[in-house]
Amino acid sequence: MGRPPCCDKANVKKGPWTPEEDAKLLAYTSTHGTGNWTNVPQRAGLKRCGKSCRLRYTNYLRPNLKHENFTQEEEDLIVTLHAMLGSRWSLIANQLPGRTDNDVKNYWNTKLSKKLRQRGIDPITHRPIADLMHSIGALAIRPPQPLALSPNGGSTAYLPAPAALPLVHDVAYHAAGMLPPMTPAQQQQQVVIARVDADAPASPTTEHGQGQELKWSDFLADDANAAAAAAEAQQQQVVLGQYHHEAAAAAGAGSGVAVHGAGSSSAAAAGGDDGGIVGVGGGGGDDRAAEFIDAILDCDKETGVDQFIAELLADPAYYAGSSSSSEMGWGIGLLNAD
DNA sequence: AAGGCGGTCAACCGCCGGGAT
DNA sequence: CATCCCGGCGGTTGACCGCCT
Repeated sequence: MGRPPCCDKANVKKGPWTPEEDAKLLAYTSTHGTGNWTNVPQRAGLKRCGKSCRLRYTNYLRPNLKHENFTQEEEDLIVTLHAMLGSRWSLIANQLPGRTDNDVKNYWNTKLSKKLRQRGIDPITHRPIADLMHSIGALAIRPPQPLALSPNGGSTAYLPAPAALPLVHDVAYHAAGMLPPMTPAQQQQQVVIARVDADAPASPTTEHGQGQELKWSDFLADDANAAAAAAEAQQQQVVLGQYHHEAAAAAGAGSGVAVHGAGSSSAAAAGGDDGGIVGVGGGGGDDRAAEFIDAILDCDKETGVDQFIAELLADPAYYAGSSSSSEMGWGIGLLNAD
């Protein structure tokens, strides 16, 4: 059983706040501060849950909140931070003075993710959707097998191939000095992945020849929807392929390398991106998923990415100065293209 | 004019981590 | 050490609004 409710729901008002309620809450917080939200409703004369009061205050009544539209710089920062942190909205919002996590989350869900998708960028992985399809193709010719170059020397023996494929930003980040230099093991891993990638079909639209004509959907024999999903994926490849090549050309050499990539072991990247693929391609159970996540966390520590992110977040000025589109990858450049 | 529809955003819900006891 | 409680978080919901047919 979960914990009991924080308040007596029968006697608690829900729904939109009235100006009178806002005034009461504001009057109370301005004189008493915001400690112990559980007692706030009673002391402020409100028939609201303490959590509701806290939410109303932090998201709407708190001083110094911005209520105007997001600026281009804010958009850039959100995209960049989302690429690195995923949906950790509070962390992202901390880097945007006057914005709340709810603001950022809503803005992402309603505007930015859509904008990215329209540009052919997967808003979860921040990689070109066509490139994701390409990676799935690579999965088909390299089924799960013991990995010779396991980043932590063994515990991830069955790490499936896509887990090692890079986030689109990674190489650009290395090049820009925003990520620590790759270790020899990581570089060697890149060579292996690059070779596998080279073995994969050269173009998303290429008709596969004889021999290795395996598709990722072949791994979904039990899934009645697999054929339809594969067909849809292929269609997306065709539609997005053109964009993919144009975007790669426009983004310059650095991002181009990232796209076709030679991998790094950015944990955040592999985590958000390929966790789902593990389940699809390998049909792995919870154990495999847990192993995969452990490997990501290990990688995080080994590469220093976790430390890097911590330092980055501690120094907003540094980050703001680094957000030029060419360095920060697909999302930003494309958003700025508007 | 009216109903349908999609977008936006405030608010709610349930879970989790950490401090207090 | 175990339990309780609170604040915080991310995901989701639903009311509202404007546009379209």
